[in-house]
Amino acid sequence: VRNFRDAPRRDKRQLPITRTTIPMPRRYWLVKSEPEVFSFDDLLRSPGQATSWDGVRNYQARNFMRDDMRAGDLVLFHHSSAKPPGVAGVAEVVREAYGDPTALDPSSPGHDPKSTPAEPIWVSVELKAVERFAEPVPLAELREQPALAGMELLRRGSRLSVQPVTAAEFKVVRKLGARR
DNA sequence: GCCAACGTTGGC
DNA sequence: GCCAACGTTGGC
Repeated sequence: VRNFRDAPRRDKRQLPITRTTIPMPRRYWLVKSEPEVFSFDDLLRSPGQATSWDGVRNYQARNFMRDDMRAGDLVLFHHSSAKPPGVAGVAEVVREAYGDPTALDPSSPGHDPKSTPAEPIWVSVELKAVERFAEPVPLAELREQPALAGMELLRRGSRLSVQPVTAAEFKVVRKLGARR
């Protein structure tokens, strides 16, 4: 048991509180989009090659975007329900979570009356294109990579539309994409 | 088009 | 709080 009475007096002024910025390592993500709806080339054609990543209506995916995505994070852009499905390129988070405009817009099919500007239920981030793969890396090819055995995307029945990717997984996928 | 794997909804 | 029914996702 500590004896506080006999503990040496400390002058708090000798313990300055310094403001420090702890550099956080960049994180990696994967987002899904049906290219018929919005493809990587659509992203390249967008103003500033960036877009509001809206329409996410799953709480787990929302939480990743709202709580963990940071500006500078890199994102694998996956084409789902494509022929074949595969990763089409890399994007970067350029704006952190804000209220999903489509959830707040009464005229949008994504409108959610429970979401308000003050307390948005759903969030968007802004994504900017970084690298287009000459050809998407097919899902089947990803499945052949032992290094990707644990990847969320490859899990049976994986439906999460925003998911974390490890640095190692990201590196492997990017290398496969760069080779094309 | 099929269907597995979820997530959500709503009755009780 | 349980759980069956239903809707959606998304690979194949």
